[in-house]
Amino acid sequence: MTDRVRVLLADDEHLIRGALAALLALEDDLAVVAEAASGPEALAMAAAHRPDVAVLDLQMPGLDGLEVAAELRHRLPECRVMIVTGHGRPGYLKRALEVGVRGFLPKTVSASDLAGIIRTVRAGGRYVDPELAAEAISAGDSPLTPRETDVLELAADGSSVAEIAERAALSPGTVRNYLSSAAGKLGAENRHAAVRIAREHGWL
Amino acid sequence: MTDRVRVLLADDEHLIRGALAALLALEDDLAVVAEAASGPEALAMAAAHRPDVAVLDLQMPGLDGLEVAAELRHRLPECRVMIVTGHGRPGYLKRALEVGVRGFLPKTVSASDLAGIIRTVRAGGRYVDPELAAEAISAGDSPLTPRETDVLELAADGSSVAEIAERAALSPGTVRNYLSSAAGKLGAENRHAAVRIAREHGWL
DNA sequence: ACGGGCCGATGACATTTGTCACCGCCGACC
DNA sequence: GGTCGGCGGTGACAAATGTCATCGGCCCGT
Repeated sequence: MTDRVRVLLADDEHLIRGALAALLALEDDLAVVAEAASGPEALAMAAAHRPDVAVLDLQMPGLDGLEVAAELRHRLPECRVMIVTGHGRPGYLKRALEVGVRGFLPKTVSASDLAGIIRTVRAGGRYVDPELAAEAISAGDSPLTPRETDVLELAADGSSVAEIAERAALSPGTVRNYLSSAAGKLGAENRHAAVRIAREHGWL
Repeated sequence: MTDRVRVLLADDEHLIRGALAALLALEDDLAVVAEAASGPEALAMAAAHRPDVAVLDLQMPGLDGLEVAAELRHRLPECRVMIVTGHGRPGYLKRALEVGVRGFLPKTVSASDLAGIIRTVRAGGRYVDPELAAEAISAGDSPLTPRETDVLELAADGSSVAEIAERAALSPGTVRNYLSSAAGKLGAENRHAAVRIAREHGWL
């Protein structure tokens, strides 16, 4: 038998991370060699312990799971990356695949499933939760241009057009044009509904 | 020694719930006698197994943790209730205490802490995470009147004043008055920023 | 009995936002 | 070389929103 699969576990919730580590430790072909509670810490631990598989939570302080995945791809190309997420918004899946993530699953899977998927990924396979995949396909790509997305993002906290314009270094009129266009593409009545819709699709 | 503490575990994320159950099973004075993945299921399991302590996740499908806690208080008064939450917005803590919750903690606690807190609560004690408590105190009570809160809630998805008025069975002018007043009290530039602020404080 | 607060409403007004047409500049693609 | 799409901008107009004063009704506390 080969060496055990070396796993890095990153999740900001100690309770979850600890519990997960304990569960995975029960599998005798898996070894949790590092744990991290934040994005930057995950990168540091990965560099130090060179795991075979990194299991990353999507929402973490500092860098989120996707950003960590993107970094790992460059710094540690031989390390396979999996993302685990609580509420799976479709857009994230697409972005995850773009940065080379091999596994994408919701936290509703069972522990034994998780262990199995870790083995699959370790062996070079991929796994995407069927339900999340279906959502992603039905949601499709964002119809927004990069700039529209930027501006919508700046509008997300309820700022006025003037504030958005200043933060984006644009003219207020241009900002309104982008917002109007974005709302139109998303079928929203106004920019705030547009923000909500874009969020739901993971386009924000 | 008395019987072991009978624990009900409710969390919609199988992975977490299973992992937690496994961890708690390692404590020889605790016994996880029931698990649930939704609010209604938690109530049913509680009725069937009459646990000593119910550990509820705050966000669950169907009924959320607070609603379950409120129901349990009536149906199973001798059952102590604890709430575990990922992102702890202050207002929830206050509402939790109002419905008789004995423990309120973030998922960043360690498993051994959780076990200890379960024992504390079982013995009639209380536990509130210090950080969440501090936030709750500094956040204080909502300055909004009940009606203002209603209307702000209806505004939360980006609806227009006309839609809100219809859904609330109010005149559009009245809706604008409430929104303006709410935004003023919250120090917001407009209702959308007001929604964000109220959300952050757990007042929504 | 009175004041105060919340509720619901109206009217008026200023400001913000949404929408549209149209402009020039670029870079990509055919 | 021409076309198309994204980017950034202007101007104008209509619609939605925010703000304020003011009203009446109601209930609660003193």
